Amino acid sequence: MSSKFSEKSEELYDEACDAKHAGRPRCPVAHRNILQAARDLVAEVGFAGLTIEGVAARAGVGKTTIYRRWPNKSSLVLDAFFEDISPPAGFADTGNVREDIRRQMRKLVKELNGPTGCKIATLLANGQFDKDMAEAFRARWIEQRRAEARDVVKRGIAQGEIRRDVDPDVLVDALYGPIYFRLLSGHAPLTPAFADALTDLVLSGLDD
Amino acid sequence: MSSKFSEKSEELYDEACDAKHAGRPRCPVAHRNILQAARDLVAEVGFAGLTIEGVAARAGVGKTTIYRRWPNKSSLVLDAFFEDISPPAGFADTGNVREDIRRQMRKLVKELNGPTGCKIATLLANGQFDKDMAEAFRARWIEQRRAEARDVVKRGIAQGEIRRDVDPDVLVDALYGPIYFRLLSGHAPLTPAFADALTDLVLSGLDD
Amino acid sequence: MSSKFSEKSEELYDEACDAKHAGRPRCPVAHRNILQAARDLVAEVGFAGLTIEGVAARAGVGKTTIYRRWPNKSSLVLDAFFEDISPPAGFADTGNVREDIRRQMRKLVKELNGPTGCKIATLLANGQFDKDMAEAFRARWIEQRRAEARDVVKRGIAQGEIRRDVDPDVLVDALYGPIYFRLLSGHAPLTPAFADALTDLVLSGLDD
Amino acid sequence: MSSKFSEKSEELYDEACDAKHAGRPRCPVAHRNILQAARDLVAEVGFAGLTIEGVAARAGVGKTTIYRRWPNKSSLVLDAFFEDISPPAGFADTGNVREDIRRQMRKLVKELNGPTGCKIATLLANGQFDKDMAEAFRARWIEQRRAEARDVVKRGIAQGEIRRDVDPDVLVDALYGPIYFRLLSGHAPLTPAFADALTDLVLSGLDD
DNA sequence: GTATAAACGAGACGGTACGTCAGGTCTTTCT
DNA sequence: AGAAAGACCTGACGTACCGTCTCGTTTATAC
Repeated sequence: MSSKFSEKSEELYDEACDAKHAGRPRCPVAHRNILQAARDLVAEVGFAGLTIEGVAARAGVGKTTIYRRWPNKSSLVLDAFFEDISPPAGFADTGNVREDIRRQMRKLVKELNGPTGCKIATLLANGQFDKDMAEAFRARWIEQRRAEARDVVKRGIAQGEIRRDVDPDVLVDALYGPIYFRLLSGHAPLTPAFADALTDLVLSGLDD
Repeated sequence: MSSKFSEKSEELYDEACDAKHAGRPRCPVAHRNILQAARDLVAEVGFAGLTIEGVAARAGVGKTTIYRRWPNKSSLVLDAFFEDISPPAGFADTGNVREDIRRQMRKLVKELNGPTGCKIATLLANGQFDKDMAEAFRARWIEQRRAEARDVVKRGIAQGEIRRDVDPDVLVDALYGPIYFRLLSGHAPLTPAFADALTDLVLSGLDD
Repeated sequence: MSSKFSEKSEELYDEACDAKHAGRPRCPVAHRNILQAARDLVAEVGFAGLTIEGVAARAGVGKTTIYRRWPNKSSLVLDAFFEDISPPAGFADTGNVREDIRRQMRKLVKELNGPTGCKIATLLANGQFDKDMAEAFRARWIEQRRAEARDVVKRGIAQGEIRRDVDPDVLVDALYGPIYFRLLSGHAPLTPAFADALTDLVLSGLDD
Repeated sequence: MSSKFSEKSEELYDEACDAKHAGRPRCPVAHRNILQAARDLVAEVGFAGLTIEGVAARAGVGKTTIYRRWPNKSSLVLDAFFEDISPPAGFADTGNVREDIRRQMRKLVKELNGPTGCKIATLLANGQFDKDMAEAFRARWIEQRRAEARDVVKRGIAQGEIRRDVDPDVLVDALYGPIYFRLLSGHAPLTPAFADALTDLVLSGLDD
């Protein structure tokens, strides 16, 4: 990844710490305070309403301290978001791949219906205006979950539960895409029933 | 629709014209110039980089003239976008619903791969920050296309090409969702091959 | 004069007013308030301690309003200073040129011993760091007074009170220079006695 | 002298060296490098444009090393200036005091026309904003030269070349003041001809 | 015709936030 | 314990736009 964003939010600081720098090390408390302030402010005023000055003031920190660590608002918010987003929860392994997928889809819908969904929508949206943001979001959110799902699909193929000629990437998109689409477009609600209906449809096809 | 956006870009002006106002009528040339300038500038500097002052300057118009007609940047850009976006192109009617869908999917992918795709992604993204914008986008883009697609699906059900118990809304999302997801996320390209594979998958299911 | 400073402090505003500008005219109250605030703040915190933000805040005015009218701190302070500095007080005309000069020298020393002296020293000092400032100061303070003095000297020559071969410019410098030098350097006080002694010395020479 | 400036630039360092301090002694190379860097930078970007950070960077030295030795920018620059300013060159002693003065005036004008003049003007100007700076400048530049000149004048009086009732201080100011005034004000050039004319005028008076 | 009314372009207004810079202090590691 | 490095907080910089507000002008209807 050649993004300007750190793979994990801790890294920026660790990097600075591990190296045998001369000079005063970056203050880890400031780091935490900034991220917390960013999180709070996004919750209060939204991403668009968030300002670096506001974050600095709330964190009790100079603006330069923020600019020294993050190149822009997006990257800061990204780190702030991911610090309290749970890691990919993992598929169950019931032996029945279709059942595993069904459960995972319900779980995803449930998660995206809460505050996480709001954050994800915001990040995805901001990715349209910021290439690095988009790249970081893909690496830290989308790809991790897709990889997992792809593995399950492959297991399903190996076990004969899924047709041999199905492209796992396409299948994963067929399952996830409609959910994210509803999340962003809002033309219809993200219900468990939708998750089930969608899973059934994709897994069973349209034939009688 | 209770949006602050006009359904058609002309309306605001017509409204002002039809009424037997005293006073100077709004200048239709200014209207056109503003929309054109907005379009040009979005193309040049992107939505985020677009400013009302820039539009006014490029259109040879005072800022007030813009603020008199649109309440904010989003609504202006929305009107500007939709003025040169083609109406829903329409499904073919070959008699074979599955074939009609397949063709339509390819057409959509092709359209979204060009400048229209960029605009749609931008609008969808901005919808996350502006409720009215989102509502207007749903009404003027998404719903029009979904309605059409739903009709075709219903035709398919009536003709026995599609299972009776399929929810048309879910099916439409299963088809469209993955495409918009790739458009926004960019984790994989929008190729005709993807359109075909996706259509096949959704229409035929995963069983052997 | 090709300086960026106005010859008289009023001019900037008058210019804007007199001309058949389109657009909202500059607010004369703001103009006054800014200059007053600048004057007050220089008195309170000194030139070095004065900030544009401070002036804006005290004047109840946006920073841009100041930047729209003055290119920098120096030029603002210059205008502020000159608004309450008396015009060159004028030489007496007793018929005796030497007496006229003697009186004028005393008057100058007296003036430079008060707050005006402090301002003049500041302006002269800032001229070292700002070419335009220096130019404006020469035009609005020094040259006006030198011109007057030169005329008196010429009168003295015409009346035979002063040697025919004296260069008026040199004579004027010989009179004024030492006073400004003491003002700036502070190595000795600016007393009326000094004014008299200096005048006598320069006018009468060193011979017995 | 109660100034915060050292009388001679070496002293601060010598102090630290001579004393039987514990700890690492101050590096003399750093001292020289800092002064050299300050000198270079003043020449390149002027006093106003000079920054402590810039000096530190150019000298290859930490900012703290500078702050440990000089309390502020002015005092550093003062030391830097005086390190390469020649000591008062001294009056000639031709037996004729008036001739000695004439030669000295020409020499001064010549010196002040070069880079030294620029430095002197800067120091004098900064003295307006910094009392200690002014005091140090008076002690290290002005008074040294005035003392010398006063002695010559006294010699002139003793030899009967100069009127007995002339105040040497006033006479010295009458000679030097106009030169420094032109240096600072810039209303007229500092030419040898001016030096001669001024000397003649002051020494001979205005009478026929 | 002459009011009256509204839109026009221009541009000044008070603000907010930007991202940068330098100040002077503090804290680390190395010598 | 001093030196170099570099992070810290502070506060001002000058700029860009925001959305509002005069201006004087133009272009319509209404009296």
